[in-house]
Amino acid sequence: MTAEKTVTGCAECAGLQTTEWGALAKSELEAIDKCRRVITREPGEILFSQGEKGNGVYCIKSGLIGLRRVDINGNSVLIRLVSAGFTVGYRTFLTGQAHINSAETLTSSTLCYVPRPMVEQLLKANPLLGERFLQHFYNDTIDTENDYVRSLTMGMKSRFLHLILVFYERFGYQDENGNAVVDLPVKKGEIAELVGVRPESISRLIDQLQNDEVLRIKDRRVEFTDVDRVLQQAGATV
Amino acid sequence: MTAEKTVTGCAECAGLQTTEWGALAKSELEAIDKCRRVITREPGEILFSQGEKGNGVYCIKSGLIGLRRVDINGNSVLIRLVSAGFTVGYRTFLTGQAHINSAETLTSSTLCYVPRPMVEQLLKANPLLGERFLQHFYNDTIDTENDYVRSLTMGMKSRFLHLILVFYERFGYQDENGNAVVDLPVKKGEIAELVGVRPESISRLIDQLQNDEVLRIKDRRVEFTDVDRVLQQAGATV
DNA sequence: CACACTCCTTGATCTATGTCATATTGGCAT
DNA sequence: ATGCCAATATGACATAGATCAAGGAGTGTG
Repeated sequence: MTAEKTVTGCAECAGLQTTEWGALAKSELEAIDKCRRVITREPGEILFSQGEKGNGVYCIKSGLIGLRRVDINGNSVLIRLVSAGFTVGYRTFLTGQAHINSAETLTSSTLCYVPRPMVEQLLKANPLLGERFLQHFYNDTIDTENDYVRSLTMGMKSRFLHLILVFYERFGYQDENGNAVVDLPVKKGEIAELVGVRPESISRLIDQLQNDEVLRIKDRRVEFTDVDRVLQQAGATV
Repeated sequence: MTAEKTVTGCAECAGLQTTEWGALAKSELEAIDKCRRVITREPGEILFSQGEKGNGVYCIKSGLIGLRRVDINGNSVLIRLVSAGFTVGYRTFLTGQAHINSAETLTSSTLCYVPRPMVEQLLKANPLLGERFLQHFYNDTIDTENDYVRSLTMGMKSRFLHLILVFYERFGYQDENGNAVVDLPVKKGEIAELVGVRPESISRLIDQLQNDEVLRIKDRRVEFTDVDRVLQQAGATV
């Protein structure tokens, strides 16, 4: 007998409670298990595109997904990042409208795809699920509003540092010397997109932050020399 | 017998269909009629504040309401405008969270206030109402996302012209000479807040737009000399 | 090993917008 | 009318970021 790859059920998934599926009963999770597809994607692949009628929901097991909006002039902006333990594409279930953003993998990712009919059936059977979707939507909206306010009131430095802090919250750890560090999960160019500036500007900003000894950055490794300092500068207007 | 002021019922209100109440039955509207309070507010008055536990829903009969967010540094931004035929304060009913924005009257306004227990009762009795709230929330979110993208990709000129076009859609008309005009419903300083720039910058921008003969602006009266030109410049990146 | 490619950096310069200080204008109260 | 106040405008200057052009640096491929 050859070894068989064990497929973890939704009930055992580490991300279960942070996703909407946390609201479901064991039997409902098993129903998902039967029809979901586990898929892996390399950086740069598209999950769905702006304008498409929604299909199912993607649940991120590992990796990082970016939601992108392209405007009339072809300007493309990364609006939001979604990491493990969260779903993508759920918005089309709230009002039935088509996707307004595109979703793409930013790093190699493993996702579970839950087909639309399954989601619809669960939504009908269990009102708690709809509440969770709504709560997710609400949280996302607040995040966007916060980003919007930041984009209007704060300069590049604050917005950049805020983003770094978000990364630190999600992916940060202590290195061998006990320093707080985080490895940036995306390219500098993508960071520029998220901050809403040009890559050159991020490059120069990083220089400046190193000179001011706020951060130490080498390739994708960010080391916090003084977390309070970062927090303070991230909040400051300039 | 003295003349008595006629109070219009919700069923006869011009804004009924654009508000969430459009989903309700006649008897439900009459229930609202019995408990709602008609209130008038002068410019600058506060309907509710950031952090407050939500009370009821305000339904705008006439006037203009601004939703404002104040960040940690005291930077205050007008996030959104709400005009007649729309409700304000509904978000606290979706997830039970406190208000995240403040609402203030920007012009003299007449509103109907529907107390929280009434709204809750209706939500329980009629699922269509909840759907309408959700749809409203969805639309607002999309608007915010659009504003966010604009703030990242477009300059002050485009954002200003976009705002003017929004005003034109809602309040525009033809003057005696057949010109397309709109009277700005808010102060220039508030326009600056909405665009996310300083009042001085708006002042100078208006000068420039007049010189370039894109618009004619005198006090609060905006006259479109060439609508296509405005549309084009509003979309353009710079 | 050389080539091509993508990502990032650097330098020089340009432009949009912010800042600050000082008018101007148009109500509105005395 | 007079004076006061809020809103807006103007001028001079400072700064943040964009733009354009060039140059590494790392990585995969023939």
